[in-house]
Amino acid sequence: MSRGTVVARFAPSPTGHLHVGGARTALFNWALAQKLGGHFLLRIEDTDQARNSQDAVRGILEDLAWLGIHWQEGPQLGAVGGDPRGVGPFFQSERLARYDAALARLIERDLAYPAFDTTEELDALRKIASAEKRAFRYVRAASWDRAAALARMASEPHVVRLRAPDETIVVHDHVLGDVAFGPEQIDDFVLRKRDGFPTYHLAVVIDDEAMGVTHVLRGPEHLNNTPKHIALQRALGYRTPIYAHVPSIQNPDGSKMSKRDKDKAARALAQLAFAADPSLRVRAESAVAAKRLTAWLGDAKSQLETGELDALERALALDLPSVTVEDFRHAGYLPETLDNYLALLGWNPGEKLADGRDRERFSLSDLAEKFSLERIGRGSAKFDRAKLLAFSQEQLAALSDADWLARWRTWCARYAPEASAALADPQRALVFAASMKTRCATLAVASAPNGPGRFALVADDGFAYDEKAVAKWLAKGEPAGRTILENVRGTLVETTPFEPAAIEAAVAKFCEASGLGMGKVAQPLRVALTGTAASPPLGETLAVLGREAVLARIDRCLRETRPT
RNA sequence: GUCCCUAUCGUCUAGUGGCCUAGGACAUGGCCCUUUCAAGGCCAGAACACGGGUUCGACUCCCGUUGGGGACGCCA
Repeated sequence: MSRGTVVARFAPSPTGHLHVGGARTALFNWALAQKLGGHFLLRIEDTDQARNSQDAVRGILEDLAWLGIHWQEGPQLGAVGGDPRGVGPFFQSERLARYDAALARLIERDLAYPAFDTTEELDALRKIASAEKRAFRYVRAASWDRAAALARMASEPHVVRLRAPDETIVVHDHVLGDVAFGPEQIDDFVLRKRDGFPTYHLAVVIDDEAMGVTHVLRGPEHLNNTPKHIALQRALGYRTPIYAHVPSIQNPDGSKMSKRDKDKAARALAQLAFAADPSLRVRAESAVAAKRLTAWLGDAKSQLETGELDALERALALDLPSVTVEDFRHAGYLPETLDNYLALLGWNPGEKLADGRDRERFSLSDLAEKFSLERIGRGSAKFDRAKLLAFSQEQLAALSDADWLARWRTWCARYAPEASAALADPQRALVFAASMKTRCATLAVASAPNGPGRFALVADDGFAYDEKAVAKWLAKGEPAGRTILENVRGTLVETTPFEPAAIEAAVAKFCEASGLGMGKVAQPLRVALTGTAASPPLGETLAVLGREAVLARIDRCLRETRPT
């Protein structure tokens, strides 16, 4: 690597799908690297053996790739990733020897040392500290015997701790400015766990150095860790990268937005469901083992595994809040829409459009061009679903019909293959796209049970007639809607081509000839074709269905809604 | 409890001492358009947390209060 090359990184721990806060951090790091002409590196922090999961790794990689956040260095996923500078591997669990080597150097110089306290002993100390209303701080006893401790290392379980420096450490944060931490705020923290794995602090410092990371952009929960990392860097003789801590993303109620929210909501909804209908419990147990389920319901602090939660969500048809990238993908957002919205949470380009509005819409490449640390805000931001939805609505509507259709089919392939299959005819599908574009805030809406496109995706006898609509538009009036339907049917038999404009014109002509207002004809048709009085413009509604289905549905309607 | 960060409309934000009787967007309400549902257009209401300083002059700088968030793990 040439000197001065910028390397920014995203370093998630594999504990489930990427959540939106992590996605934003990744996005910012990616944008910073692109802006500075550097590399964006992805590293997997899998040093917690208890929570490690291969599925989660794959999920995170796919989430990032879907968002268009491609890493030049990191685990391989298709064409993304690789190790051009030879700084890998990118899984910390495969780098243990490096951590141990660094630790050996530290111990040799008495900058780090083994400690043999049990969890119980430490808990007791913490309890005392808390009773005395002071912060707990681990420091090595003055009477500590180095030779004895080193001798015990070989045979006894132990952790390795850093000897914290007795000095104030100033973090030069590029978002927050200088933040000073006194010596009382850094204790002899653990570097290597009892199981031989490094702690986050050790692994992150060593890897950032080894991988030449120059910029560290991360969540605010790490600000307090930064002086520890700087202390470690000094002990090891490393440089200190540029730090910037971005504000958190919160729920509308002000709490921190996290994966836990989904778990909490699921527990509340499941309890409600079981109370209302105890038999649902059996369904739930098909998704989550009975024992696990009971334990989870009884302990508000426990969490289900990602797979279990997904299974439970499906089994009980729970409506859980979207917090992960996968949730939003499932909900039918475009990746560029999520990117755009996320980028605006805590950052903005500070540009005005010609008409005086703030510039709020930009692509990934715009972001790469405009991103800067200076324009990251300092206050936390609440995640506003309504605004995201508005972005989605607008960006979907701006697509060409063909693009919309392609995006929709792609979405369907993953989440609703039957919907796409129901509209195989390319011409009719294009009409569908044209009329759904302005009616669906996300791609998932089009095929949703009560969605505006549902009528075009079900069989001719696959929908019910809304009673009120039938009463208002078919039974009443002079002439009655039924009669009008019978009459307009003839016009439709002959209309060619069976396309929106021609249909629209033919129906208009029919109205004129019959001396009827457009509404008098259009509404009965809508009820007959869709079961309800609301649908896209008449020409589009009929063209999407095709002549055959239109005639079949009119006949079915006449038959089934006959007055008794 | 201790430490750290933070504070402009309901929400995201513009604002870097005079351009601010504070601008934009989303949401909300109203009107227009209209064969339904949308989309679109126009209009309206809506904020500098509070108290002290500094200054000729504070949304902007300083201090404090209050509110919010985070950390205090052999999690990351």
